[in-house]
Amino acid sequence: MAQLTIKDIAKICNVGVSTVSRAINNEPGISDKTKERIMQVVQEFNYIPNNSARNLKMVESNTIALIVTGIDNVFFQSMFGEFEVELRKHGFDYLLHAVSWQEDVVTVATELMKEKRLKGMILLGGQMERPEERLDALGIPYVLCTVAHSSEHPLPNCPWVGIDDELEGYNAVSYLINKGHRDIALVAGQRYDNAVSAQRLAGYRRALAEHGIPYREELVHFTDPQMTDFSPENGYVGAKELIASGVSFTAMFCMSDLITLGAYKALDEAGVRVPKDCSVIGFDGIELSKYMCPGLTTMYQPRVDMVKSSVELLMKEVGADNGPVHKIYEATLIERDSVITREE
Amino acid sequence: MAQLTIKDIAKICNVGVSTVSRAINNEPGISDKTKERIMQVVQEFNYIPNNSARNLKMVESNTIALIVTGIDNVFFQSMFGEFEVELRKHGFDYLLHAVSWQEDVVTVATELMKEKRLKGMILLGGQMERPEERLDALGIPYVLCTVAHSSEHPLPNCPWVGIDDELEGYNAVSYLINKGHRDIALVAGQRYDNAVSAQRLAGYRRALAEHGIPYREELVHFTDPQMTDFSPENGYVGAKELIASGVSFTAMFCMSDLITLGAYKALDEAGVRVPKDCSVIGFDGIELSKYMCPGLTTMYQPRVDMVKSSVELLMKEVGADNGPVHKIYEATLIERDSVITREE
DNA sequence: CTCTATGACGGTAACGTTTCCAATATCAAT
DNA sequence: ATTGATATTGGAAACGTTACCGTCATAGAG
Repeated sequence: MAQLTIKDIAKICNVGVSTVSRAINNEPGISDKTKERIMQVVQEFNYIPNNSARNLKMVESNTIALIVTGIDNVFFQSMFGEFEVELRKHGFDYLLHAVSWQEDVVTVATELMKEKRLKGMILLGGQMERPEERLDALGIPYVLCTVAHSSEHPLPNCPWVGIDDELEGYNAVSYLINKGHRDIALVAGQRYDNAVSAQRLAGYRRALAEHGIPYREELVHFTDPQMTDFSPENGYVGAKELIASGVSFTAMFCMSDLITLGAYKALDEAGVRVPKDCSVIGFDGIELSKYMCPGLTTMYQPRVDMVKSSVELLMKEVGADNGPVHKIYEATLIERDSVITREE
Repeated sequence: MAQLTIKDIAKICNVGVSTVSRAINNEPGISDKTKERIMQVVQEFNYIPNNSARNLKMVESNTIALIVTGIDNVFFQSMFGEFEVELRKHGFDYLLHAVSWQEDVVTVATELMKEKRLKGMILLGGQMERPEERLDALGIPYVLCTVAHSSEHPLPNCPWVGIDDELEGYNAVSYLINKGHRDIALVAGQRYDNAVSAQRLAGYRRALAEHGIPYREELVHFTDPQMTDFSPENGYVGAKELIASGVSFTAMFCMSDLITLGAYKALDEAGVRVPKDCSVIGFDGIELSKYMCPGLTTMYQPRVDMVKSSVELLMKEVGADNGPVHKIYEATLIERDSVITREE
C-alpha cells in the first residue's frame, strides 16, 4: 500500500503543500472554499498524515506515556481504559509502559522521553521512590497518580492526584472500631518497600491510638518481599498465617480488595464465617468487590475521577498555564454485608 | 532539556554523521576502534536517537499495535503485561489501542497503520467480525489472538492463535455430564454478537446431544445487548434470572470465570450452595478463580503461551519467512471444589 | 615504485511534515 | 485608476535520521 503524502494531495488539488497543511490542521489563513475542497479530496483518498514526520517537525509528539509500576495490579488495570478515552478526548495518543520494581522509574522515563519526544507522562503506581525532584530537574511534564500520600508526610508541591492514604486507612479502621471491634487484624502489603502500605498502616495505628487500643504487632501481617503486593495470594497467605498464629480478632482490615478475596478464602477454609465470626473491610472498591460473598464493605477510590483529574493536570502542564496543582480525593465507604456490629 | 542529535555526537567525536549512525546501528563498514570511541561518547552524553526521525526515514516504525476489543475484560488485561515483555524482548514498542464495539476494527487498524507506519498489529478480542480478508487485502501484518474458532467453523488460513471454543465448551459440559449431571444451566454472553459465546454454546449443545440430553432453551441465559459480556454482572443477572424462572438444574456452565463470580453471588443469595446444590464450572482460569469459595473448577486458557505464540507469529510475518500459520491451544481442566458428582 | 583492491569514512539527498516569509490576489477607500 | 491594507497562497528551509555514493588512505601485488 503506497502511502500518499501531503504532496500528492497538493498536486491533486492544485495547491501548495502549505495550503493543504493549513486545511488539515484547521489553521487560519485559508479560505473556506479551498479548505473544503481540500478536505473533500482528503476524505476521498483517505489521506492520513504521517505521524513520524509531524512529530519530527514539531519537535515533540502528541504522545503521553502511561508508566505503571505493577501492571498486573487489577486496580491499575481498571484505569487503563479510562485513561485511553480521556487522553484520546484531548487528542493525545498513549503509550503504556510497564516498569518492574527493579527498574528506576526516572531512568526509564528519561529514555522514553528522549526516544519518543513525549509530550508528558503519567506515573501510575504507588511503590516507586519519590521521583518528583529528578523529573522536575529534567523538565519533564508529568503527573503522579495514586502515589502514597498522607497529611503528615505530604507529597511536595508537584502535580499529583490520589487519596490521603493515611486518612482513609484511618477511616476504614475507625469504622470498624465504631462498630464495636477492638481486636482488628491487618493484612498489609510489603513492609518496607510500599509507601501506600506504610501510609495506610499509619492510619490504622492512629485510629487504634485515638481509641485507646494498643497496637499489637501480632495482629498485622506484612507480605513476603517476593510475593506480589496487594494480591489475592497476599491476602490468602496473610489471613492464613494470622489464623494459624492463634491470635484472636473480630475484624480484619485488608489493604486492597484483592487481598480480601484471598482472605475470604483463608477464612472460609478455617471455618471462620464473615461477618459473623469476623468482619472484613477492604480497600479500592474494584468492581468485583460487589460480587464477593458476602458483599464486601470497602473504601471506594473514585478511579474514574482520578484519571480525569490526572489528564486535566497534565493538559495544564503541557498547555498554557502552569502552576503545579494536586488533587486529593476522598474514598467513600461502601457498606455491604461483610461487617457487623460486635455485641459486648 | 535540549535534545542532542546525531550531529552533536559526530561533532564531539570528530567524525561524520554516517559513521555515528553506523556505530549505533551495529552496521559494517566501521573500524572497531572508532566504533568503540563513539559508543563511549554516546554512553557518556546519554544520547538516544530520535525515534520519529528514524521512523520517518525507515518508512516503517518498530511499533506493534495491540488492538483490543473489550479492554475492560480482565482476561485480556491479564495478557497486556505479557505482551509488553514479549514484544520488548523482540525490540518492538507497543501501542495499546482499545476499540469499542461500535467501531469497525479494520477501519481503526488502517488509520493507525498509516498514521503510525506500524510494523504490524495484534488483534485481541473475540467479538469482532472476521477482519482477515480485508486486512490481507490491505497488506497489513497481523495476528488474531483469542478469536472465536471451532473445528466446524474454522478460521481461514490466516495467522491466529486461540483455542477451539466449541471443543472446550464441549469438554467443560462433558465433564459435568460425566459427573452425573443432566440438567445443566448455561450462562452465556451476548446471544448474537459474540462469536466466542456462540462457539461455546455450540459445544454445550453437542455435549448434550451426544449424551442424549435434549437442549432446553429455558436452561440457557444470554446477556442483555447493553450489558458487558462475560462480566460479573452478566453472571449475577444470568443466574438470578435462571433461578427466578423456577427451572431446576444441578449444574451450571458459565462462559467465563468472571461470570461465575456473579453467579456465585446470585446462587448464594438464593440459598443455593455450591457445589452441594449446584455444581459450577467456569472458563478462562484467571488468577482469582483460585480464590473463589469454593475454589472454581474451570477451563484454563494458557494465556502466557498464547501471547508468546502471537508475537512469534507476527515476527515471522514481518521478518523473513512468510507462511501464515496458526496455533490452537488446548484448555486444561483445573479441578477444584465447585463441582461434585451427582448421586442418582 | 606504481597500480589496484579494499576498508574507512564523509557528504548529502531523501523521508513527510510544519512554519516562516515572500508573493500574489482581493477589495475598499481615495 | 491608484493606493494601501488585508486575506490567501506558494516556496523552501528545517526537523534528525538513514543510505547511497564518492573520496581517501592503506596496503599488498606486480
